[in-house]
Amino acid sequence: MKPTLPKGTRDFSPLEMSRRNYIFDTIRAVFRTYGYQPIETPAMENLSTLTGKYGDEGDKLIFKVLNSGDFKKDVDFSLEAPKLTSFISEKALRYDLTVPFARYVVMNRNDITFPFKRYQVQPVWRADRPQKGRYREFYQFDADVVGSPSLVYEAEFFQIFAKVFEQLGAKVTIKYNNRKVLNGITEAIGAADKFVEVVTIIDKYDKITPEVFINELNNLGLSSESIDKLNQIIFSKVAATDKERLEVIKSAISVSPIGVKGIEELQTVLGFLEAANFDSSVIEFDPSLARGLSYYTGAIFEVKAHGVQIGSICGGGRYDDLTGLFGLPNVSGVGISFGVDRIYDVLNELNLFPETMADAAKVLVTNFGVEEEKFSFNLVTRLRAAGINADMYPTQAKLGKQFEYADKKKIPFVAVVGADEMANNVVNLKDMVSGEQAKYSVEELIGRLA
RNA sequence: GUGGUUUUAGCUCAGUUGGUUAGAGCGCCUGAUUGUGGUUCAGGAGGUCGCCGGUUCGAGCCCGGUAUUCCACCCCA
Repeated sequence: MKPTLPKGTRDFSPLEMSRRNYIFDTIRAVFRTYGYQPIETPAMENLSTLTGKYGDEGDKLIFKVLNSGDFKKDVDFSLEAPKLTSFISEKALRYDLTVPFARYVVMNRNDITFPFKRYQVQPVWRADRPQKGRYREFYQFDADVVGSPSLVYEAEFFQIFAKVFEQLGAKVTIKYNNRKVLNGITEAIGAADKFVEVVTIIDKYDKITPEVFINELNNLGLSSESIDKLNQIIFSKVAATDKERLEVIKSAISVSPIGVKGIEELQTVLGFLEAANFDSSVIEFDPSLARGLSYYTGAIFEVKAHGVQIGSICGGGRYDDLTGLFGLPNVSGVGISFGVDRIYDVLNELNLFPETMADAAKVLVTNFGVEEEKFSFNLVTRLRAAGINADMYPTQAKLGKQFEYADKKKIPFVAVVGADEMANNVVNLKDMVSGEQAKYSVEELIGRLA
């Protein structure tokens, strides 16, 4: 048979792993400097843990695991599919890292010191239809902090986003908004009862024409006064800076206490950033930003890459009561998620990966014959003992072949050891980039390569 | 989930109205060079044309199904 992969899944070659690890290592290092600690959770959760947390659309995208054994015993198969599911499946693959984390926090609440800052990097699965940058198995790299409503953490996440993409060399825009602001806007235009519908349309504003936009709002039954006001509030470009726009919107939605509170939260966060000399050119207040996840209650984040046609590469926000669903109320959390696979695609398309990766061997020792082979094996052992990443050509072969091997594997040095070198107790080291060669004793060689 | 699209050599892609033995570039292998990679030159290997079925004297090409890729919608990292 011809082997294939399930739709939307991929293998990773050594080169790809090396590049993926470069991304993982970069993010991990930044999270650590902000005091986050790692945890892991199982690939599978109880289905009941996941359902209902991601909205109706999200529930459909959860991969269910069929019960083991005689799953059809005592099951009424005339039921509709959604009902039937709960009888034949009690486990599911994790859909994101946030909900399992909330479950973890609730289960371990007595051992956790709050506020609890954790990072987590694991694959998640979604039964979505794949596209470019959209996979059915992909990695998320999350950091969340639970147990504190402090807006300092929101400010930290801006810094973390900026630091990570600065280190990766990618230009990005960090868009942000606040769920309370969206509430305020719908209240201010007298459409609070149609919050979800209005916000869904607002979120699409960039993709549709103004005519369609107005049309859709009309269909919801909004008056033209309301629509005018909405347009003014959100999209008039009267203010140049985020600071100014926040003020403009604040007065426009002043009738809504919750909306004003949302604005003030964002102003507080910007205040922290200003105090820390944060370069605000990478962030952009976007009052039309409305991430779908039903659990966000405060700040909302989204990161878009410049120069690549791909969805958002990071997301996040504050959720005031996620653990409440598992019986632990009044624990505020805020978190962000890096879409590692999309970041990979961005760096790849923009040629931003470093030329040489740190995990390749630094030197290849040649293999010429029975006696030379022993000498070479001794040499490669000593190099490794000295902490130098070294490899030895496995069989006797023409020198050209061995150089070619080093060339293809991007090994920067070749240590040539033949009869001449052995007789003089030296190693002929060739620099594969410059082409230069020089003879060294083994001690000198170790010093040269260390 | 809805609509569309892609699939031909290891990779990127040509392939005429349905007609003999399916091509190119790159890569790969061998040699020129028995201790020197990248460049050059000469030669060579490599294809159930995604898969299953149908129409036809004859299918890479037409039809049906299916898988897969990508795109739009939806949603999202």
